[in-house]
Amino acid sequence: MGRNTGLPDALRRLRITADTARDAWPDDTGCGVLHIDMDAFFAAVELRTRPELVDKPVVVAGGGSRSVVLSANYPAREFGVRSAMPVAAARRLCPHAVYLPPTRGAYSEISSAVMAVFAEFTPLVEPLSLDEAFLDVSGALKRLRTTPARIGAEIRARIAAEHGITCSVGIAPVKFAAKLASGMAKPDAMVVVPRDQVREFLYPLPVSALSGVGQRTNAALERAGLRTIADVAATPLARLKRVVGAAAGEHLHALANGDDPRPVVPDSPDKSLGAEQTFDVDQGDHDVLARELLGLAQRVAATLRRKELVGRTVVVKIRFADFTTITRSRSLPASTDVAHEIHACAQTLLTANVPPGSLVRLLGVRVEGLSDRDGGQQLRLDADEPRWRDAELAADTARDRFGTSAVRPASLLSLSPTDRTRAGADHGKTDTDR
DNA sequence: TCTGGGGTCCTGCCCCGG
DNA sequence: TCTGCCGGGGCAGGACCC
Repeated sequence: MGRNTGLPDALRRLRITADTARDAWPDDTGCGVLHIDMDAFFAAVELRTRPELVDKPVVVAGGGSRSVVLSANYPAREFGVRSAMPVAAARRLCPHAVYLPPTRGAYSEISSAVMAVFAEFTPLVEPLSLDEAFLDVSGALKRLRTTPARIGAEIRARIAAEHGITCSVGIAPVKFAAKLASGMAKPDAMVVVPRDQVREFLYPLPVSALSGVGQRTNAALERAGLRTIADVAATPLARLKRVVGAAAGEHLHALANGDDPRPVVPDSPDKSLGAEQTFDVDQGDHDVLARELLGLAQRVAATLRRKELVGRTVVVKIRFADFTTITRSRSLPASTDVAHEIHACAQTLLTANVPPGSLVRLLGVRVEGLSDRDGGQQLRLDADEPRWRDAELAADTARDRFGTSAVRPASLLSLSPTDRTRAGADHGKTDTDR
């Protein structure tokens, strides 16, 4: 159970496919928010170049022993394969599926092209990930002399024709309902939630359909006897706050009543930026850990420089072999985008928190407190910083020209391939239609 | 079943300074 | 000078989302 619950039979009339007659479309007056979600995005992109596999189960996953499923097409899902499932489990459920490695770069490229289509209809496009976005079309209706549902249908047709993939669209007066609707539309359809039917739409759904309700909150609500959104809507706010906490209580109470004041916001600035790596085999060797940490710091710093950002707080994430996870952070005297500085700080935190003999499963480096490089940089007295930065900028240029492996610190050259799991640059996120 | 990697937001604790 | 209170910032970690 979760955000992607099926469309209840009673609400079938809200669904629009390519075959639905216009006069049978639900009333979309006042439904200014569209949520558009690509269907099984990574798998769909792969199938563009492998059309012979379209009707077969196809799973996109990294090759490491600890990889998870990034995307599974609908034939694979019939066998129970889902995004984020360990590949070993997927292979047990569906051994005859075709397992494809992710294609570096392809998903970002198609994603940008799809987002560009959205932008032709409205400037208010809020991407949530590579494969989904909110659109606010309420201001564009007059100019385009159309309706939200017609915009949804046109976008769906164009993406299918121009990019060879399908998407699902949710249309509602508020974000939360639009997102639920797109999940119910899957695959390859639209669902409209008319303005006067939002509560009727929400009330029968399980509480897990509410955004912000995961395993823990679900259990807490269950203990309090709250199972459906109607239950939450009918619960006095004060009681709900006692059950799930003040902020969450406020949030869930509003959503359950169909109230979602969040506007569609394009271009919200990054708050933090990081990289992490799970080892194929748990590591206890501090030299190996130190080299991995340097590689992560390099990746983070390069991304900071590419985005012209600097960050002030360095966070190290350590997951031990028993899966207990700690984070340790420290703020720098001044913001930076220099790997050398990020690494030095991260190494101090690592050394202090990984006792000799302990085995590490995952290492991560994150930088928080981001600001624009031009605006946020404090005056530095450290004369070494520009030299390190210049060297790293030169390495960025070389990598741009000759590929990502063209320049690496000498200490990373001795890393054996088994030390590093590199499933491709695009595998940061699994498909969202889980 | 055996659990990736990228993020955001919230809460609670502690310390410090006014 | 000492003490108590309070607010803000740093830090750690949990929960969640995609």
